[in-house]
Amino acid sequence: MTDTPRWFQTTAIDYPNSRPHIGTAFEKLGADVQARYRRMEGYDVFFLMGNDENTVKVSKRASELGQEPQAYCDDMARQFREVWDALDISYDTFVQTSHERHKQCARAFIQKVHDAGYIYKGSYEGWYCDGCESFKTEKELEGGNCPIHKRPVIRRSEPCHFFKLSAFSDRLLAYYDENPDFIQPESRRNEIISLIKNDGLLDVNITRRGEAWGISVPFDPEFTIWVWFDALLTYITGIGYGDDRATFDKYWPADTHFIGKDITRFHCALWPAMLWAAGEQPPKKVFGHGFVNFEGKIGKSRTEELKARGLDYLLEPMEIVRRFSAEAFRYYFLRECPYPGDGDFSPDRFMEVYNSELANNLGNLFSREMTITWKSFGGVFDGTTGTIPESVVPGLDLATFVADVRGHVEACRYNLALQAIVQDFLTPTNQYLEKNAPWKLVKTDKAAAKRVLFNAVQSLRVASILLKPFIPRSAETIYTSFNFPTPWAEVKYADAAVLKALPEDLRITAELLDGKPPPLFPRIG
RNA sequence: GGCGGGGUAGCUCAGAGGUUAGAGCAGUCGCUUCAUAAGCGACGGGUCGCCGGUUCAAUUCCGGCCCCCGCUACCA
Repeated sequence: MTDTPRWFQTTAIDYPNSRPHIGTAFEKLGADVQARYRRMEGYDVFFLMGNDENTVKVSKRASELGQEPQAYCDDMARQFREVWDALDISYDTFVQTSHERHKQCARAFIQKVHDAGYIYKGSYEGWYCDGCESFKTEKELEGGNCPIHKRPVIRRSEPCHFFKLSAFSDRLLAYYDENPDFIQPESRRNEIISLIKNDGLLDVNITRRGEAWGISVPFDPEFTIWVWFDALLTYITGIGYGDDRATFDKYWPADTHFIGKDITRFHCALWPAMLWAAGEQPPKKVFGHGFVNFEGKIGKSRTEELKARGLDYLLEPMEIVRRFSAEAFRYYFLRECPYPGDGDFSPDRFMEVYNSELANNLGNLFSREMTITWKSFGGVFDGTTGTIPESVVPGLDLATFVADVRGHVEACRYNLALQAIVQDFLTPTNQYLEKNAPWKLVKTDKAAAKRVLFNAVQSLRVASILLKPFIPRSAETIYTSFNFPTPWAEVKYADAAVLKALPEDLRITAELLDGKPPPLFPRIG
């Protein structure tokens, strides 16, 4: 019996006090590509997402709207999932931290950390605003005043429970040292290391007092669990921590936590320490992706400007999907924004990338190959059973090329993976057609023309396999337009690395209208 | 302030001590018509942020300066 490798990954869980935007979507997309790729490669994948609901902001937002916090959270969760579904994000579970199961498991965890002696009672002193009824950080203050109520804050201390984060400094540094890939990309890793080395880690207050909304602390019910301590636990409560040890043991430790670069500290320092304190293993990798700006920056004036230009719909993911497609949305961000770094979204660029690469390059290549094949050969390559296709890209070693793309995908360099597929493979295929002109050749040497098309169709097969994690629907449409022997659900990257003979004559299996397929990516603009 | 990253063609970026500094996109001009007015080919003379230094030679090495960005503990 063979052991299927498993792959457990998560995205950050989102605050549901506003709808998801293109930035939050960017994170899910990058994670989704990885999940889809790993599934293709035979991993037993579990992909966890969720919403972070036990925060004061959420209960405030709910009361502003005259709703109960729970009803508000459930509705927002529905809205988030609607967006993720529209974008074809292939998550396996969606955790809401306000749900009882999560709360029970979180309590079990904090109790364990407490029993292990890593939580102690103390008092937190800070700047308190009476209006907000909450503490303010130094950074938030504006000349000693509360930024919301514009009046002085007061020094106040109140009892709380601390987590002994400081006890884990050396162990964390050792872990980073022994696991150089733990924090990706490297720039984030360097930041965290220098942070711990230079400033050290302080114990952290992990409770809040007198909040009605949140998870009560089992050993001191007057308190609730601070949102971050609670939120991070989603990653384990979602796979059975606390009530399903078998499932938990199957998937933990996580292979990758996909997060925004701004919250690496919580994931790279606090989170492993929490797990150690509870006797569990730390995650294997944390990937801090970049941000997406809108035409350089985003701001209120920008929103107004976009409205004036009639483009404000581009701020709403659902609208982009509705007007174009999920595939167009996915492709733009994955192609144009480097996942490890920051990217930019602009309407002009969106159309350029879409038209140039999806419509003109890939879509048109598909279209022209289908049409000539249909016109000249009735969609069937007679007598090609057992024929091994020839390479159409001069100087390209297919196995090496696929290995390069694979390397980019595994390192989350999605933009480079797509760049390679388009520039090093699809464009040369168009050049091959141009050079051999089967539409002319068919008049003089039909067999030769057939051979050229037969070879070129292999590029569609290879490209669709490589593109499967990125644009799953279009890739499937391309692949299943022919009778390639391996079922779509079973294709692997390795299948793209070789040109093999077919067990039967290659032919078009797609439904055509007037000998043409409907445009895969209709041009826009 | 400290630590880190960066300033290269209109845009996004790659690059390396040394013949004419590269790619994609956009733009211009041809060819073509199988195809989604798609495809293919040609055309880029850009002080490689500024000022010095090392060197036979620097955009690539060193120093200084200017500008941008990230982190600097509880905000996505």
